[in-house]
Amino acid sequence: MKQPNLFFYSPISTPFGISIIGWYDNRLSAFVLPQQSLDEARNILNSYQLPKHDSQNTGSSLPWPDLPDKINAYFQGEKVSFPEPVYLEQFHPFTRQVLETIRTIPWGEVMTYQQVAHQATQSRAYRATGQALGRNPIPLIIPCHRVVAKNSLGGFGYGLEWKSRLLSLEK
DNA sequence: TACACCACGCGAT
DNA sequence: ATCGCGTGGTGTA
Repeated sequence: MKQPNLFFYSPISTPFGISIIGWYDNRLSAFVLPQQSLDEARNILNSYQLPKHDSQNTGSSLPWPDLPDKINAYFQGEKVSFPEPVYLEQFHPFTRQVLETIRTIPWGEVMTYQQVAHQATQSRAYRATGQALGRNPIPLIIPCHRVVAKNSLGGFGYGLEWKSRLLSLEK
């Protein structure tokens, strides 16, 4: 009899609203940027491509007790890094490769989609790279906002206002 | 398979 | 500024 695969999540409050941290197999697996209500945040969580799980639970204590504080510090403009382990195994290798690659972009720096494509897969798949970033279930912690187009901001799943807000926090 | 989609980049208007 | 096309991974059927 196999153990059920449990997905946990925990809402946290931030200066900008309600966020959700999700984890699976003791690794960080989802993050929802601040929303007005818990319902909105949960809807976004469920729109993510999450690891295959048997049940979704809340109320369990976070494996990283200081993470909410770090997130709040980030929103206050502090230079914070997020080395917590992540779970991305529900994605194809290309997508994982792209997401792992951009994890290494330091606070305050940016790369273009083209640069990410080249570094991640030695290819010109910068369009596919954009697609992969659009699937990022752990924004902020996996800093997809630090990837911009060569001559513009590029896109962002939560809207470009969010992207520029995050980037200006890092100036 | 085949086909459509896409958070890009580039060169030609 | 805008258009068209190359580009390559993914989702869907």
